[in-house]
Amino acid sequence: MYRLTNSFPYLLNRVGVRMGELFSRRIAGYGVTLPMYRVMAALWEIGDQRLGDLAAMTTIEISTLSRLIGEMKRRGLVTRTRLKDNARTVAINLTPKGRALVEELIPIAIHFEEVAVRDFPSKNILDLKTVLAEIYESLNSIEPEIEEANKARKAARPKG
Amino acid sequence: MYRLTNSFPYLLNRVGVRMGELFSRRIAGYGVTLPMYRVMAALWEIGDQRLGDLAAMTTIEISTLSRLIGEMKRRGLVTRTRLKDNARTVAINLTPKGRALVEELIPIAIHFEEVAVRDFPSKNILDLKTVLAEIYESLNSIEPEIEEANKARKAARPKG
DNA sequence: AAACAATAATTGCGTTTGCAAATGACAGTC
DNA sequence: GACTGTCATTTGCAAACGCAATTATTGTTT
Repeated sequence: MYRLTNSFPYLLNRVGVRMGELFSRRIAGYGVTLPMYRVMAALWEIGDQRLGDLAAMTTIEISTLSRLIGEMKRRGLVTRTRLKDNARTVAINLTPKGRALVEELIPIAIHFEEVAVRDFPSKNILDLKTVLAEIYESLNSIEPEIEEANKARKAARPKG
Repeated sequence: MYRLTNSFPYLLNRVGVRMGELFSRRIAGYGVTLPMYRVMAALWEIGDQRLGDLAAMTTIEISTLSRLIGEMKRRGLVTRTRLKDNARTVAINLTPKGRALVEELIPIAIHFEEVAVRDFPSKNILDLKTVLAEIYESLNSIEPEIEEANKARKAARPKG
């Protein structure tokens, strides 16, 4: 018997949303939203990124990210400069201010994660992370299959 | 050395968002959004729920859910009725139409999940689910601790 | 039983989001 | 070197979202 509450996407989403809520509130006092933190932490890990790459890395939709970067630039957290040799792409980087801020937030993120998983054997968490990373990769390969199913249905019942 | 891309919330969120995207597209042809599916599947599992309980079950913010239920009622998928004995609460249920629809979608959800995790030993997935459920529970108990940290910071730097 | 507090849901309002269309820039073709 | 196509980003627009305030009902106090 199927139960939503035992399905993998449900269990995943629930923990993700909840952790996001808690961490958002934790960093709100720094004037930073969760997407902003993700962008800064991503740039701290790999700087000088293009918009599309940053979108892939953070799983933020590209138009949303474009506007977010605009706001963060306005706040002096990142730079966004058109490349000289390829002016259709843009290079995004942390400013010193953005770097200082994210380096203040990262210890908070580390502590948050520690507290969240401290009741579990670290081996479990490590395995969990590995599986999550692998599942993410495998999703790319099943995407065409999903799209197929959509088309199959459309063909069977047009405009249904 | 900290890396965002190795942090638990990041890995979690990424898989959650991606699976959500794929499944959303899969069911879009039925005129149903992902939040709508979650509500219907939740009601299919446990019917006759109050708004607040349904919000907790689906991790949808309560005002968002209130409006969503309004739209779903308009579409004839659910009923929302004030209780006679306690008129400040409401009871939400599937209509026959809503039930029929969700029973059409559930097999799709089951198949989707199967495909998504088919490359992994089912024991791993089972363990993963267990850990996710436990972590979710444990988040409730750390919430006060997180809030404490916020207050501590506020006290140290008012309006900072 | 009047006043006050607590609970449940809804609504106002500004912000964020995502799709689709538009823009801008480069690459290949004839 | 104009013409067409492709790639990367931005923008228009309507829908979805979340917080805070509001409404409606029930529970408690004296």
